[in-house]
Amino acid sequence: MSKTYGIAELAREFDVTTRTIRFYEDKGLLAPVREGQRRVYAPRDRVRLRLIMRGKRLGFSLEEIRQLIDLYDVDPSEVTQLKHFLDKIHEHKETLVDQQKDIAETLAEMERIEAQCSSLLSEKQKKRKTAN
Amino acid sequence: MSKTYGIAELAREFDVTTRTIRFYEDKGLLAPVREGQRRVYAPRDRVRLRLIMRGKRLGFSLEEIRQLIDLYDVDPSEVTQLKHFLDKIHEHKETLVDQQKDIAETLAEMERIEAQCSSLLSEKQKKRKTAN
DNA sequence: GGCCCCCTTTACGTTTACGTCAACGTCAGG
DNA sequence: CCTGACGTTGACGTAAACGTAAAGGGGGCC
Repeated sequence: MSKTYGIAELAREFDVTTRTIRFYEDKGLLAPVREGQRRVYAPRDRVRLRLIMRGKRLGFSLEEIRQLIDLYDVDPSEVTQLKHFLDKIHEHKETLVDQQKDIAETLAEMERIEAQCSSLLSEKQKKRKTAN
Repeated sequence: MSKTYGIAELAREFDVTTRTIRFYEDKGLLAPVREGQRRVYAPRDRVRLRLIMRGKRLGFSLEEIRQLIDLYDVDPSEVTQLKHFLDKIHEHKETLVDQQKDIAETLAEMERIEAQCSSLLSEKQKKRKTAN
């Protein structure tokens, strides 16, 4: 019997509200087991939630995230599904690589501006010293 | 006299609607010169728009993007501003590095699943051959 | 003059991703 | 038995990022 989680427990761990978790369920991103009325989350739900948060940090919509998460649950017996699945993976890989490029560019700019700015700052401090 | 752009021109170039461009102006992300009523965009506005699009691809909100873009126009004469500016840069650099990590992780998973899936697929195709 | 294309502002509509509140059940501790 | 923590559904609210439609001005060209 592997561990289970309550909704508030997960909410605390991932720093979201329970409302948010229920919302994700509404949107088909999570499907916890019920124990009477209460939602009971298995480790796989926790993994999913982690994937959701990562997707969000990368700027994907919940719908996109849902599609991606569903890829993890593809039935490996259907060849057509497998092919379609591979296509999806390729697609997503491309956007990720594009993002990497965007980030690299932005970081490069940041460094450039930063250097420029630091040198400006140290110059000013030199002048202040001289003035003293 | 450097080149200028009309709103529709930029809209086409960046594949957004003119509504979107005006919206960005409303939000303080762009500030084109007016020629009578008409908006006239300078090269710097075009650069800004490019930065906006990149920010969006990385999942930043327009407000975050605005703050970042404003960094490019900091007055380099005020030392306190320069320091604050450097802080902002550091902050943003951190989130970018975090994103890089997220992307790397996701890409690694994709590769893993992809490999697993491809081998499954080729196995099935072998079997089909044997069956023929 | 008529048509087309470009531009403008104003204003209401839409989607996404939740927040917030109401109204209620359940169970443990004091 | 009461309180407090935790849970539920349902409904309405809201902020962001635009879309869309209305209503109009101005210029070019055939």
